Amino acid sequence: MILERLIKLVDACFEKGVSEGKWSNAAAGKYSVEVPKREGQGDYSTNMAMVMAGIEKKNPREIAGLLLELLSEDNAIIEKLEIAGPGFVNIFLKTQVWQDILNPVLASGENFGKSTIGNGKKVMVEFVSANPTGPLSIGHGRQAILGDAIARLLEATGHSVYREYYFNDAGRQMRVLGESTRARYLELQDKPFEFPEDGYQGEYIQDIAQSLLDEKGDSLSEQEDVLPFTEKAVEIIFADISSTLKRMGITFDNYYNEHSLYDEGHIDSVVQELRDKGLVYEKDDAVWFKTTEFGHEQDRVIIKKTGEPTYRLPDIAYHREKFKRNFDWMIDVFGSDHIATVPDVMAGLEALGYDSSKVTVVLHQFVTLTRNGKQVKMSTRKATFVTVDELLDMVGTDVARFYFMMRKADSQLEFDLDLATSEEKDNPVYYVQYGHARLCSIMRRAQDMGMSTISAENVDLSLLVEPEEIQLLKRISSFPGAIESAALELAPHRAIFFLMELAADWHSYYNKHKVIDPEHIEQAVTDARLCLVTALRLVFKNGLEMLGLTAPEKM
RNA sequence: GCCCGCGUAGCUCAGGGGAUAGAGCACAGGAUUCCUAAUCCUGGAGUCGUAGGUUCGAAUCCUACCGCGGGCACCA
Repeated sequence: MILERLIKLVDACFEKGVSEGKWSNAAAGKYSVEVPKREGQGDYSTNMAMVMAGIEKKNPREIAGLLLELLSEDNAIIEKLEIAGPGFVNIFLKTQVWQDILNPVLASGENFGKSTIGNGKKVMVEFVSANPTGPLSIGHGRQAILGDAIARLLEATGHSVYREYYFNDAGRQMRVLGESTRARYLELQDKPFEFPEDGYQGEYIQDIAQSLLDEKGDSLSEQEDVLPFTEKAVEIIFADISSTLKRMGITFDNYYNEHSLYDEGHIDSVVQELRDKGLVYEKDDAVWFKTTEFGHEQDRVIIKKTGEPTYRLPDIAYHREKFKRNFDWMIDVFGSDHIATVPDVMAGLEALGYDSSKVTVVLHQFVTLTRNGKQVKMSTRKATFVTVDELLDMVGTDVARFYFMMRKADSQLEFDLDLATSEEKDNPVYYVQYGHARLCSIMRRAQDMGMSTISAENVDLSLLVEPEEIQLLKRISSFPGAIESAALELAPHRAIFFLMELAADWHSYYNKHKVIDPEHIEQAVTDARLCLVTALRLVFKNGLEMLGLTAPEKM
């Protein structure tokens, strides 16, 4: 909130310099205002002089001098200015600037940290999209939580978010699923059975077979068609997936069935449209899409010689439907194994005349699971994976969510089960949550003693002068910006890091200074600190809840 | 072979043109008559994979190479 204000001020000085002929406007938008890494280098600093020096071929420190003059005309918030290093202009703000943030923060209440920069933009976040062939695995878990966190952050920044789960319950995969179920069904009755070569070996298939047996008895033993088996399996597996998602606090606005693309003729119309544009041809009894027209190395088959489309075609048709449904921004959260399909879909959309830059694909790397110091290899088919449910049983929802959000999507994520289960005390999740609980504890105490913790009226905030207090005020003021960048960069880990840094500042302050101590601390100071505590609590609570984490009042 | 991601402290990872490169874990030592010790404080630890290049300035951008992971189907 303060940073935004300062950027405006620096921009104004830049404009003024331009109009006064001090420099050209060639550096517009190229300089930045940032928080310096090191203490003693100001509250903020700008590299404008250095950026401009390169363009104007002038001495950076000389330009910095001119900028300093312009900036010093504002004595409302600026305490001190200095030129440092190769040409930074360091800006020191008056302490009061920081103290004054508390009133607006407390007034915003549960809305503090939220913003409207999204401007109601319609965003679809597609994630999980696992076909109903088995329970969600750890990899799906990462995707589910990453997608959900992105959706939550976008909501918090004023976007209109729609969550969609895309799935396919037809085709070869499903046939194998049905056959696997039938085999187990027959096996349970000690009848001869044939387990498919690449069948699903998980125990959950037995459970499905058992419930089928419970419901229908042996009436399906002579069944030729696998459909009843497939349908039952899909029903049970989907119920299982839904309950897992619910446990993680994830809901969807819509489940989109790939099959509807066929029923509603979208598949055919995409092919027809591409054909009309001359981007499709027949070869070897298959239909090919000229992806080479879009800079790809080779063309791709979109309809096999069997007459069935490859996965590319429905993917393209599905994305076209997203465009038709008028989303301004479409975010796909995929595992990195889908990387090859992305360029094909983008090419398809471009071919159909859509602006593919409205689609952002967030590819997350794999989750490697370690147990007893060794990496666990996972396969859905062989059922050697650890399910999300099992993980939740072991560590709980908050820990699972936190760990999956802690890493940027591009990084592989190591989930050390031993660490997550046995060393709970060192868990960063508890570190942050404990920060919140401590604040609540102080507020409870204050309330018991009849002090107000809600309003900053009649409180002298200028009594907040300890360096740790100023540090906390700065941290609080940077909260909305931190959420904003985490949201726009689709990087929930940034929000997590903010919370960990906030917690570190707070725990440190807590150990050094007391808030309530009638014998040693004046009431006026306590009142001011209670305002700080109340604001901090808002930041913890809003931050945690924005990310789908709980903010416990006691631990 | 081609494409994508990654390579930063013993381990797990932030930082992704800016000043003296950070955190957690682990390790060593210390702090509680008082708001929750699930906390805090102190300490050591680094050729930012390698070699060039661009720049006033490179862990950050470019190129090549090395290593790890993933993908290169008329499977999804």
